[in-house]
Amino acid sequence: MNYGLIMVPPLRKISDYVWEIPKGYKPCMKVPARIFADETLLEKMKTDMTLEQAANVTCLPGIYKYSIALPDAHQGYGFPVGGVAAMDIEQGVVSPGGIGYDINCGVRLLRTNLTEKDVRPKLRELVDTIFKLVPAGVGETGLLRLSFGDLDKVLDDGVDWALSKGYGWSDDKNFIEEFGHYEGADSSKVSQRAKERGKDELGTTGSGNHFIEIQVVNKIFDANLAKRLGIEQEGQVMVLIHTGSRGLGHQVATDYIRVAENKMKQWGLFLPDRELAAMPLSTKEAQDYLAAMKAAANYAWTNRQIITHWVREAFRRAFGKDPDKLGLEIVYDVAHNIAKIEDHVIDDEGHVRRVLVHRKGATRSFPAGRLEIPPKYRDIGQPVLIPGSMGTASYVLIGLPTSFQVTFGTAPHGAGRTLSRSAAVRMLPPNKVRSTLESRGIIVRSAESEIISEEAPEAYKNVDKVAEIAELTGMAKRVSRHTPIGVVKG
DNA sequence: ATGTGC
Repeated sequence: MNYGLIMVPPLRKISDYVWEIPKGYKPCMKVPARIFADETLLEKMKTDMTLEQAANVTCLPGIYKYSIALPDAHQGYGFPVGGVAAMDIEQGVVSPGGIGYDINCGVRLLRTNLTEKDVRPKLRELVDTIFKLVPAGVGETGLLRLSFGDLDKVLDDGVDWALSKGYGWSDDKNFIEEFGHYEGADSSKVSQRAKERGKDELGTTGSGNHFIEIQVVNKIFDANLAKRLGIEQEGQVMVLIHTGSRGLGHQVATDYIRVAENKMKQWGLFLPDRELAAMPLSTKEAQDYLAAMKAAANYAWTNRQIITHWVREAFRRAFGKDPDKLGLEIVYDVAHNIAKIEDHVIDDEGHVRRVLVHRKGATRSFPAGRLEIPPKYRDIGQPVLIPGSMGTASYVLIGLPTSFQVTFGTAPHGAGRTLSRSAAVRMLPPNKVRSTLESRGIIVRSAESEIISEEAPEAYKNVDKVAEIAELTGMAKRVSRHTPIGVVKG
């Protein structure tokens, strides 16, 4: 979408990487908006509606402290992508636009015992096999055929369903946010239409920035932390899976945004942007949405679980060895489009409130000690996964205690676009993008050539800068940096 | 992001 006139809100500098839009900018603002960025990333945010949207979010009832735009923030539906907001669970609201259309879009990292030298000779075969076993592209269906009864189990139980059917290893769930099963999910709150869209899409990647990537560790920032995560050496091969809840989550979002739009007036909710459509948490509608959101989240974790199963199978075929012998374990799986109920300090006096944290294009980054973190990592903190785009680096970080003070325990989720999809298609011919990548030793398989242009490295911001700012502002500490050698896309 | 757009 092209906006003729972009309003740039007033900005107050708090520190080198922190800026504030004062609460006085709009009459409806209840708190300020905080922007975490360097001057370059901030300038980029001024070219679309990112800052205006971060300000608008503060008009939602029950919001505490400030709304947040992370270093990778860009314009989204209602909220910026890279947006965080915490609402009081009694006086506040839930806004589906603050979670996003792709509910529990997220990232899963697998480790291997293999090095780049082991994998190079088999890379083409490996990428082709993954492309065959995990279909990519809009509307693409997977290899599984589920009954509606099984689909309801996926929605209610998440990864537990997949494990009961033999898709994965019993220990896998210990390395997934919420252990792959969001408590309170209710399949009966998901529409039949959403179920029809989702029934045959488990085990597919989708399109856009979604991918399965074979990567090589190219820098280790903290050897002790890396070792604890199974990342032992430079040159080690990793697999990164980036996808979400496909058509099912999209339909859940669509359904409940409509519910909110239709009831806003009678709830007395008047907001500066209709895309902010919200439901008071005291209403049945809000509770139904949260139960459906959790079900869609379970679907997304199960999707990444089924994909993990097929990736392991692809490695088995390429290397003729059992995946457990190849060490294909899950490092961690994060949700970066989701809402969670958490306790947070909400003022300078140290008052703690139970809040609903909206994280849209934002990764939880809890520090050591929290019960939400798997036992194996509880003494070091939660792994944060920042996927790059096709051809650019990805990062593993670990949550820092200061993330609670600065961002409600949150870190960025990616690089964020710098060129619109249409601009990228105009400027970057797919064959040229592909040959540049191949000359750098990166094999790309894509369902559609236009995606190659849209997802070119040049279309994205600098992920190194995003990870660096996350560390400098106290959100999360860098552990390792990985670069791709094989990419499977939509 | 999305059986892709009022």
